[in-house]
Amino acid sequence: MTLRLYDTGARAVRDFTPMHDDQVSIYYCGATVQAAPHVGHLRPGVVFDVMSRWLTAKGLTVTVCRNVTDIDDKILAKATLEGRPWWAVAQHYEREFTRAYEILGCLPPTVEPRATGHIPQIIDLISRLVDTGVAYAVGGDVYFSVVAYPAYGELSRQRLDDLQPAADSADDERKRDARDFALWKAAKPGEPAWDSPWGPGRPGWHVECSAMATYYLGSEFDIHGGGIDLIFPHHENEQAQSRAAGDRFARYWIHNSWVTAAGQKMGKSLGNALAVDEVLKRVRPVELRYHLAAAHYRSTIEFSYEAVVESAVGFRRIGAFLERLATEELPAAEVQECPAAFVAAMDDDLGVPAAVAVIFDTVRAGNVALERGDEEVARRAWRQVSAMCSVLGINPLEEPWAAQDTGSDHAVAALGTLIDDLLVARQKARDERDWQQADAIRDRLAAAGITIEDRATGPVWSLGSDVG
RNA sequence: GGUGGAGUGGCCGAGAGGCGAGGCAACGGCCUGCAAAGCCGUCUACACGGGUUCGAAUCCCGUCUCCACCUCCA
Repeated sequence: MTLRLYDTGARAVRDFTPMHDDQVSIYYCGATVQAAPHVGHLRPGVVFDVMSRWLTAKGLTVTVCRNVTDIDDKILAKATLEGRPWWAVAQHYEREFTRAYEILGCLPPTVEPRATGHIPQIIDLISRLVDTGVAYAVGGDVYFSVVAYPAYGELSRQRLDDLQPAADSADDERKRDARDFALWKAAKPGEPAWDSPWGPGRPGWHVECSAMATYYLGSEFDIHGGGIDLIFPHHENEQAQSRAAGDRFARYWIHNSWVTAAGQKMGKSLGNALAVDEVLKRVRPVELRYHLAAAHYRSTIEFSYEAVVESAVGFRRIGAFLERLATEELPAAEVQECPAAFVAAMDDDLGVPAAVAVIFDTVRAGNVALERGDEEVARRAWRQVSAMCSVLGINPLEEPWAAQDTGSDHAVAALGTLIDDLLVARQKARDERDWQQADAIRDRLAAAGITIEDRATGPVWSLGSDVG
């Protein structure tokens, strides 16, 4: 294993050594399903999808666990607002997230646990913490005592004394220390509740992840990921809880940066969130995926339509090359099929930008070979480009993109024959050197968004994407 | 106040002491009836001020600007 990854815990790039030679376990924080997904929510999905695809390409068996937080204050608030049960809200948005991940070509996680399905595991973890003395129950709530765990602040490098005093809520009085956080929240009238040794209530956010991660991946596992904004307090708290309870927990902490719009972090509260559905009216899913995946995972992506459209234009260069030679079966997404420079780039903290540069270099080499008529070299380049794209989940010849891109639509297929008829007519005009007539046909097709390319093998039409 | 990140050519965006990432746009050329696509070439940048070094975008010191976390946040 020559992979190196940036570990937030160490604040450095470290050699990645999985617990088991041929297996990797990854947990990363999924969505709190309380609103429709925006572009920023998709980033961790894409980042950790690329990571697991790369590990798989290297021959490891990857287990991915991505949770769904399906009970929390915001979901309850949304339920009141929408006048339907909290579980209807949670399910509704969970489906939207699932759909968005799928559209973006993210392979489904091995397991996708919901918080509400793991109350026993959560209660068990809290009980262990209470027994150990780092957690205490007060009037139906249970809190984690940050001063009782000396290593608190280790992950985020926050010293307790430097924390800004928390400025919230009524339960402050119950806490021994304002910085303590809730493990279990006593049910207020009308709220959903589960029975527990401390009375009816629901779990706090942080314990859910600790309980589910260790339940599925074990007391110690390889990678814990999530957005960089989760380092504090969420991941700090997870680590504190789990280690205080005796679990070794995550060996590597990997955090993706976020997506900004107009220079600021994309978020609903700022009003700059772009819903996935809206963006997909402007570019194809594979193009959005490419745009999100091509940046380094630790870099901020400044999202704008101009930028994503430009990415799309560049990506079509790759897609066009792949389609030009797409006659045989796709090579496997394996390290052996990829150029050494690509492998080196990916092994260096998932250096996708450098890896993409290798794709473009290979595309150029393939095009050159094609021009020279060197079929063998061109084919080799094609296989490499295909494999590299598959590793990044952006191979347009592959599912789910292939189905999205071809004319599976009957109307389109029928229109295709009309277009073919026009092309025959145009060819006839061209043979007769009636350029005026030939160009008139091409112009009419162009006006309908259909582009003609006269290749050596004959004319080819394509639906020009209406980006821009 | 504490913690972390960023400022790169017309634009996007990597890199992180010497060997010009890559893409987009533009311009010139090849090819083409003309286009498109493809190919070749041109455009030599790293916020500012000092310093270290044979050599700095990269290291050190200082300054400015921006973003994020410390409260729910991917």
